[in-house]
Amino acid sequence: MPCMNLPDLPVHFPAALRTLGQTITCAKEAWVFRQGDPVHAVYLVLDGEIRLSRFARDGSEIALHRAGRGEFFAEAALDAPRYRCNAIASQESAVLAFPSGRIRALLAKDPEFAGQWMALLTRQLHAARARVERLALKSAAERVLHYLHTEGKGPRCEVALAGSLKDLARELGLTHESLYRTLARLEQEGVLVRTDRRLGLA
Amino acid sequence: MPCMNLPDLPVHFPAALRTLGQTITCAKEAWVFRQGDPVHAVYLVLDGEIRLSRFARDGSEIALHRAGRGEFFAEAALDAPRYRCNAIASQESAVLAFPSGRIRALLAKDPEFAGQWMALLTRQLHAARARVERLALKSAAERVLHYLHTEGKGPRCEVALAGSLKDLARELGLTHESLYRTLARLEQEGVLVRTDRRLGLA
DNA sequence: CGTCGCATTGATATCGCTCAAATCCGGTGG
DNA sequence: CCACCGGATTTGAGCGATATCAATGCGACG
Repeated sequence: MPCMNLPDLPVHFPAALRTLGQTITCAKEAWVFRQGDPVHAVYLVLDGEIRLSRFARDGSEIALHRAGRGEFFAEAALDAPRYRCNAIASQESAVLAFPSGRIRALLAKDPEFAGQWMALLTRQLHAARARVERLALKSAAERVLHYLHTEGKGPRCEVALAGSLKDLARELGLTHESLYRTLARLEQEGVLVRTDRRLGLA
Repeated sequence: MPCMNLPDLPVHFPAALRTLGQTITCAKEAWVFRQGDPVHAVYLVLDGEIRLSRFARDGSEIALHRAGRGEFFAEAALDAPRYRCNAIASQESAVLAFPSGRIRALLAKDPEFAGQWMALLTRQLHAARARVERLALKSAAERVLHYLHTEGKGPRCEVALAGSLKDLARELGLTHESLYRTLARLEQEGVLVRTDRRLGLA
């Protein structure tokens, strides 16, 4: 069914696109697409969270990206013939699927849309590189503080936890045990404050 | 001075841009721009290699990206008022600087150029996410093998070393000692072959 | 009320980091 | 031509931080 009320979007959305999206609801841990599937759509998260991941040979899942409400994912569907990773709903989610051919056509026709799309890609590139920088840090504490500095809002660098601490641990490339211990130590040292589902600097 | 003979480019390059680039030569370890500098150009590497990095509080340098010959860097100059990282020449290099305002104008006017630019951003995003995936791997051997699988060419996943093994170690988030030992072990186990300045799977 | 998953803490193992030293190699200057 | 130098490469020893395995409490949810 066409989507009638799009949420606030990070990009200028051509009117022509507003009727193009198909809403898809996903149960928790449901697959939106799989690595190797032929590409047919670009997606926008309406609600919930979709993670893009691959599976290592040992069977462990490695998250490449997490897309939250209002974020696009699988932008590469515009260039590639097949998906190169898996898209899995971390929670029960709703996504909007836009046929990639239509998006391509609109991008070619609408310079403003194209400009917004480029800005979006640039932001994602920045976020990915910030994550690279973070993962290059050797100590768990450094990674946590880097996360707060880059992702946190306000003078306290506050971050609202979207999911569980286990999810955050995966995002930081740590085991959840290490993260728990690191958070406890930082809190004890007075560097970090934990309140409810928020983290911030002291 | 305007650049007369551009190298083979990864993007369709509007004729209007061919006279816009200013060539800049950089000595080894010279700075192209610094974090916080006001943005005025997007760059293309003609020769050599430029690394984008930030400095951690302990003074260690963390590489966000390395741009080789024929690659653009600082694409975000189109959106941001200031550079968010440092650009340093790993070797003696030559780069072409394009005024960001002009590029912006061309992107708005030339849909084909815009399309190529988006594809370029998408590729870089993929590369960055592959690196995220790699750095999330816990063991040194896994990172090396992942690097060969994602960056290597041909059936043997061969990679030509651009710089030193120390550089590769930094790229993989390892100390050079660890990398040396890991390569030696993998070679001894018959998994990896090292010839001259190339690495490949056995 | 039982179960499941998250959060937390403890004990131990292990891998990579750190410090150190030796060798190799290309370049440089006498 | 050779001595010298600096950086890359390599190997060794030991340590420490994180991973791993294990156990428990806790809250949500059926």
